Amino acid sequence: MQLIADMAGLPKANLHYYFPTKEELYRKVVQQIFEIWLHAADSFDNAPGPVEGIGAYIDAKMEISRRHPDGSKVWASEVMHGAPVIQDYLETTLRDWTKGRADLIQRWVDEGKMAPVDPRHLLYMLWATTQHYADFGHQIETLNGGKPLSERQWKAAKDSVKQIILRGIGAV
Amino acid sequence: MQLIADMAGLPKANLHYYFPTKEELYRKVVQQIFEIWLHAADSFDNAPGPVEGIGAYIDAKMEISRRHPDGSKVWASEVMHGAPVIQDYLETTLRDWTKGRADLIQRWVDEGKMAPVDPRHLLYMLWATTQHYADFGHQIETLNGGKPLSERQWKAAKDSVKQIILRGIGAV
DNA sequence: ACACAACCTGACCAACCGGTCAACAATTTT
DNA sequence: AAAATTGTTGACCGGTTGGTCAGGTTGTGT
Repeated sequence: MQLIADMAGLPKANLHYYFPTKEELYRKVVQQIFEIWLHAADSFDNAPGPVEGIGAYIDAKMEISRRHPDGSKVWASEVMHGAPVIQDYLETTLRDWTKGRADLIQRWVDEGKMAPVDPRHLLYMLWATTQHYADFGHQIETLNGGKPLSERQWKAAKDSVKQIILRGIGAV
Repeated sequence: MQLIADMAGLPKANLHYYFPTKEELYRKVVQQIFEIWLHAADSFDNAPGPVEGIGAYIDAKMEISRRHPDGSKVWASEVMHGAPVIQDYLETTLRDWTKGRADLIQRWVDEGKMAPVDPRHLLYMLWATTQHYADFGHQIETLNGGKPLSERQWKAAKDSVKQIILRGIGAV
């Protein structure tokens, strides 16, 4: 809390005036990240098929990994520790969200727009792959000669992910 | 350290006899995880092509996620924090390892055994997807009605991942 | 039996951390 | 302008944490 206060440029006691406990401050942070996370699915909806829908979703989530790497890490840490402060969100909002998208993907499968894949595992793969570029960004950077991915490399990453997954689900 | 000593059934001072500092104990843990991680690639080598090699690698890494979920989380946490204690491993062992597998994948591409995909991004996708089942196991469990994946569900997960990726790289 | 090393342990300590509080300043309401 | 509410701050506190240390015990080589 002292460090956060220092970086925010105010005394620690004043920080505690706005956020009585560290946990409340942390909860706000996680909630904000969750919002960004959910909004990435806007591009998912109203898509005519998997190529547009999932393609746009990958783009959106890759962009989040790029722009909010720390947010992604906080989210990952929270879930890895068993979601002690946002378990309720997982059981309500996330569960509903997931069910909705899984149903949509299943519809695409039924309509023959893609191969018959398990929608849940496809979603997990989308989350895993896109968030990996944020959560394991340091490892990727190290394997990239110690340099962050360039504009061109980010595009190549996006294209690779889209290419493999869209072909993998038989959508292209 | 007190908690670790309690769970190990010995006084804290005795724990400090074997591991002078907490960081040294932690380093040993991370190193051990890294070993397991690397050995998963044994199945990768000596494979005639991507279907066998990458298929076996996915199986091996999914099995690690299942059997050592906490190890996977520790590794993820370490990398997410910028690899403060195993940066040297990333720059030596991991870098060499990655280069070797990327070359192998590139060879398969050149031999026409799979579609031309960027080997690096394929590796990242393999890591991300398989480790996701450990690191985000709590989230998956919550979305599975609060129950851990059953034997059958783990098999379905493995099959889904292999199906999508192997088809995604044009190997099947 | 003796010496020496390796191993074990309870008690203790300095540093750190989240949080509190009384006093004070600024702003808004009446 | 007075009163009340909101915002700001330095100093302080109890609990926890990683780590130490003197003294004791066990094992080993001679």
